[in-house]
Amino acid sequence: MGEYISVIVDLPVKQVNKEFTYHVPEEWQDSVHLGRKVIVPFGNQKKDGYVIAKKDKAEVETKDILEVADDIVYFNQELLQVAQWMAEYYQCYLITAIKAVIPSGDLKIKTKRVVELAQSKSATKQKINELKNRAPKQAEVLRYLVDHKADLITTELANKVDTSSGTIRRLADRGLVIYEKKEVKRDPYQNLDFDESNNLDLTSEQEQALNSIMEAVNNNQSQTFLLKGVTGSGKTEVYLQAIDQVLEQGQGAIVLVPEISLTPQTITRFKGRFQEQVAVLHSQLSSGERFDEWRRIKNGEAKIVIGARSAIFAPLSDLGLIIIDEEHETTYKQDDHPKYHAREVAIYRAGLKQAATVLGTATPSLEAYYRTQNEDYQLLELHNRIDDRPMPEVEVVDMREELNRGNRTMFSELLQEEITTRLEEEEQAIVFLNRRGFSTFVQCRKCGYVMRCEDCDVSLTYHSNPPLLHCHYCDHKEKVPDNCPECGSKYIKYFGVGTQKVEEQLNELFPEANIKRMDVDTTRKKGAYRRILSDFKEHKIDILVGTQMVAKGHDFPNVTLVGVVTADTALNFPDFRSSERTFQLLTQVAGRTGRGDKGGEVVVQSYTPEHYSIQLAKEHDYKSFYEQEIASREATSYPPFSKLINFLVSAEDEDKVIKNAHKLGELVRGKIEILENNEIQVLGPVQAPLSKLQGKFRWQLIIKGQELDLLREISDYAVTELRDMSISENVKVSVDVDPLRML
DNA sequence: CGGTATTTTGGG
DNA sequence: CCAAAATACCGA
Repeated sequence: MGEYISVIVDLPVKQVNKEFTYHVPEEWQDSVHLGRKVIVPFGNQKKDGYVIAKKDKAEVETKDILEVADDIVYFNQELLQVAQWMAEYYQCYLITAIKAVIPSGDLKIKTKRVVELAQSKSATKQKINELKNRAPKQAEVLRYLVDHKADLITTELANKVDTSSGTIRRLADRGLVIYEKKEVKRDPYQNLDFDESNNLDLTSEQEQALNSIMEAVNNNQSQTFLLKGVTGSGKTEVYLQAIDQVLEQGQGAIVLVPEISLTPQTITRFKGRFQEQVAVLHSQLSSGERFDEWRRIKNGEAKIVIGARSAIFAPLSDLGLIIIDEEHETTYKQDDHPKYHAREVAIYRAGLKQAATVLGTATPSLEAYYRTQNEDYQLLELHNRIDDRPMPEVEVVDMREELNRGNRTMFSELLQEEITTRLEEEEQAIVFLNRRGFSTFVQCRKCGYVMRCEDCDVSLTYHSNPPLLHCHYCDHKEKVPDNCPECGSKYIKYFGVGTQKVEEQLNELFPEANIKRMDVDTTRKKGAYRRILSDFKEHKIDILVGTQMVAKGHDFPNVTLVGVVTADTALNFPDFRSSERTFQLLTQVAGRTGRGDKGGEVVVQSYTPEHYSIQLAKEHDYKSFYEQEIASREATSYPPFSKLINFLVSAEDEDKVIKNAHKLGELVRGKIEILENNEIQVLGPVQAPLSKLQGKFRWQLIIKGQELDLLREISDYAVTELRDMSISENVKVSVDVDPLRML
């Protein structure tokens, strides 16, 4: 068996998106199998390829493979199936899906040279006596090696016995010691200490949830659970104890968390409970570190994987449980191809292995909660916070009234009062605003001209330190002009509020308070993020101002106030999910307070306080929010009542983009007509909400329908046809199945 | 993608 | 009519 192999060639092109058969010369037939990387002749070039099957005979004339690329087994049957599923579901080439599944970057095993005794200890002891007088240093080195089970590199050993590497070299020449290459694993957390922790007592709700999950695990059912628990209700403890039991059965678990929650705090919690059985995978690791963690998982040293989105592809051999924390987070959707959603991949993979999946969140995505209603998922609820702490009191302030009463600042009277009280009581506050920078746009008061990014067509944000205009989409920076580029007037004014301005104004209002800002700008440096959080925890900071970053997952018992400067920012996005986003964000931010025994309060400022996502977030009423929102989705037949595919057409030439977008629309509509389907809707083509990004113009087209298979057929047809047309050269058409953000 | 075979174009 | 340039095709 196995003279021939099926290979997927590393060339992301439609015509090459299929299996190619190669012959394997005798000498490699044992080592070349599924998941190996080979170098093959392709056309008149050499290409990398991945083996996806072995076969006895070839239906076509074959060539020999040229080489075996390395000795890494990149994937097994299970992960290949995951890749194949992704390629089909998300409409990408198999090679693209495979490359998302396997580790990338510099895959080198790191070694160090260690010195070992060449002979037995007793033989060496004799030599020590012989050498003692003639070469005392050499004798000392040998003595050290006899006494210690040393695993030292040459220079370290030399230092230990206070000599130079020459001494050791001489010993090697005499054949008394040997150098050996020894593999080392790069451990990103080797300098951190983890206090061991044990299982905590569970509340009866936690107990029930755990039991349900374990029942599925024990029966090898690929059940998906939605663990809906308010912030601070102890979801993590349920995860930990479920994993504990999964381990006892000899199985492994994957825990996905949003990148932003992958803080030392989270890792400590898991490492504290399971020590070196935990592998961590995230984007901050070097490719070498990631590769070593990947290998620890693959060879069974680590049975628990905690990581961001792509950790769903961890090569665990016996997967029993997948946990997706903060299930509603949009970071679980990959931005580039394959544009997969980790939740969907997880459920597919769990299905292959009869593993259970737990989706944890305080604010389920509409899709997930909907699936509990038709009993696709099983709902597990934690209604109470640990120690029965009450939910924080939320006050919504109508900023229009504030203005009517003559308050022209960005802080309502209530928020100012509350902050004052906190400072007096020596408690802490978080002030949240979903925009960084100082002012969100810069405008000429005479002609109304707004400063925009030349490459992205979005307004530039003014940052005060240093005073520059930033584009938040392409990172372009420029100086603030003295005169309006349009009319030449010098009446340039800054509008809109960003975190820098909030920080500045708070400093003016509360000069005695220690105020810090946490956003992308202040956490760019390595370790800055952790420092700010630990300073805040130790109360070296009274008020923490920040973006999204302050909203996620942290636990600060002394924070008794959260202020939301404007709740409307997300609400005004042109996206059918804007209400959902707003509700989730407000609930998450509110959850940062009232985690200690002093209770907590939230002040939400808004210009549309009557909006249901704000009102129901105030009431902590997810159920009502869900009912209202799901009704609106049903009325407009948006997901979960339909499926969407979004096409993004982009190019540097605006005319071309428009022409192609319209052509795409024609092709799509034509195909729908041929299919005689009157249910599928075509939205667009229209200019994309971000109409120009990094120098490329963008148009989009959405198709909406019940049957994803039909939508894919249409998409496949239209994209293929368009690509074959000469008008589409230098034009990119990107297909997004189940798009999350329509920007 | 990158080469090679095939077709188109336009200058003299 | 020819050769350069644009285009189509193919890979095991």
